[in-house]
Amino acid sequence: MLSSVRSAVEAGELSVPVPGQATVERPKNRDHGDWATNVALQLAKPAGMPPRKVAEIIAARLSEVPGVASVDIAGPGFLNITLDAASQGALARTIVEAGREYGKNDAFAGLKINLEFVSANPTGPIHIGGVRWAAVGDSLGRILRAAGADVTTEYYINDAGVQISKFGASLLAQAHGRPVPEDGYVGEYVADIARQIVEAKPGVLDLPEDEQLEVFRAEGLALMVAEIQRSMEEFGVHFDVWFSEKSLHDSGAVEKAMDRLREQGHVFEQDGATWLRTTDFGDDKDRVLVKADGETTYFASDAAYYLNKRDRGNEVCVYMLGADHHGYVGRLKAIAACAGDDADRNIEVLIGQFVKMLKDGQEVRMSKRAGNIITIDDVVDWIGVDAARYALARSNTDSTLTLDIDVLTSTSNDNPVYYVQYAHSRMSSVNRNAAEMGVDKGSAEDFKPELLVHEREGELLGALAEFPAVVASAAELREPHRVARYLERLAGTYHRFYGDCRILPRGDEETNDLHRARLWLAEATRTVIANGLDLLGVSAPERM
RNA sequence: GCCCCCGUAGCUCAGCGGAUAGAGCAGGUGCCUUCUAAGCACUUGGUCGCAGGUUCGAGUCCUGCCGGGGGCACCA
Repeated sequence: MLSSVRSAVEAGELSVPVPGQATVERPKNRDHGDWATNVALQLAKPAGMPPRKVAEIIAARLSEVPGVASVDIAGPGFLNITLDAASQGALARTIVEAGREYGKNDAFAGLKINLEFVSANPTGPIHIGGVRWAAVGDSLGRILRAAGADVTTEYYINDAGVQISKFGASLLAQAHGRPVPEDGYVGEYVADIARQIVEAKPGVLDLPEDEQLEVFRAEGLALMVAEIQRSMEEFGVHFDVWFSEKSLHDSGAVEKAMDRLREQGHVFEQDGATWLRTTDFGDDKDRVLVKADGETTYFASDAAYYLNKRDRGNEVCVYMLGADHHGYVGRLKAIAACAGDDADRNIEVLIGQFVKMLKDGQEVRMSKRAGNIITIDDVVDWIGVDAARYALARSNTDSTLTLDIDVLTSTSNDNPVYYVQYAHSRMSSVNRNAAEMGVDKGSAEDFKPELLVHEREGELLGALAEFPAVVASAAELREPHRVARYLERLAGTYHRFYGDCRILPRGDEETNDLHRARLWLAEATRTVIANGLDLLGVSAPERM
């Protein structure tokens, strides 16, 4: 497209600098061709010519390009490009031959990215808010890998703070049947874990009180982490690294991190505490690293953790946090800047809004005390992993998401995941029937793409062509929901194709080239749907 | 008071400055003797919160206001 602009410029027909890039996109309306571009509109002003005049010049060049059937000028100066059937249809072969690779790109080739998400405190099961990040974060990891990045997914275990001690004390109280301490943890799971500890360590209640507390703290932590790991794996979410906050203290990494920040000149003492001057880099107030009582803060761990990630060679450190952590963005960015890093490139903080639950038309206010906490396991029990992941990953995390428990638990058919999976399983069924009938799509040499001239076939080919761009933009914008929305569009296009275009021969009908060409097209579609669902961590069933 | 996110159909949500604003669910009407009806076709439903501005062009960008959510610790 740009080369057409360039040749027009070189021929002296246009006097404008050739733009570095131009948008060519699939028009919403099929009447506007297979592809459309607005370059003429953008070049009109610099060229000092009416947009339609510019469009005419580019159109003349563009229509000479091989594979282009026609170029029409529409509206104020849009160029609507129509491809000939053969070059458009050839995409089916490209996709089938690429298989699992179709859709991948190398936009982030060689880039080492650390992706931290969920990281919920190991003092209770993962609740609905964490589930959203589990689905979106895991999917983002898959998408970034598809874009060529070297991704490490990571869960930060907050096992050093006072909340773990409180958790241990709560377990101990529970084991003795005593009332839970102030600000302690309550709920059935606390009793469960306390019971497990007593069973595993029969003599524990006979130990001195302080030793008992230590056992319940350590064992409770281990059991809770194991529980979270099990939930995550069952949810299809894999973390490459489970990183212990405590290890940063034990290894002296926290001390070292503060030394490094001090060398950079951003550490100061005031009122008996040690501070990091984060306000130098846009934070709204300076942050305490070491309190006046000598205790290091959680913020100090954050700094050490960030530097640890960078020391492991991560070029980009992505943090996926809930809306309640939005105040952290400034200070996390400031840590990077204080360490001499590029806060715009080396650290990225994605803030996701909450998930709101509805029951009987009323918002459910979750409270651990009331025991109405909704966990990841609950959601999976209700609708299964596929439907849960899909429902959580198909919308933008900038918006609060409302899930109706009554809908989730009763009818599950309203989840669009089934619409997408059904397209895949329908094609799988066609494949089974074809095999049974002895019908084969034939060799690549015998594939006749020029036969795919039906309107539905054209729409389907157009949709398939979009996939790589969708994956690339989802990776670049860190927005997995784009893949889900694309799959819904593709599945719809496939279902309409399926309704209007018979794929296999009927009855005694002889297998012809069109049957075979359609098998190529359908197999290409099945491939893209499978690849897309995989990016979301959702299965592509052969039967439903 | 300051900061971040959101406000689009009855509900849940898409819409990276482009053409007539879309999907699913819900409502209505048709379509299974031949590849899966978890599907397809048609249909009802909109002052894109309000008001200005930028632009050839604004749901999309800017400003203000209204409404909702979240955050502003020597807590973790």
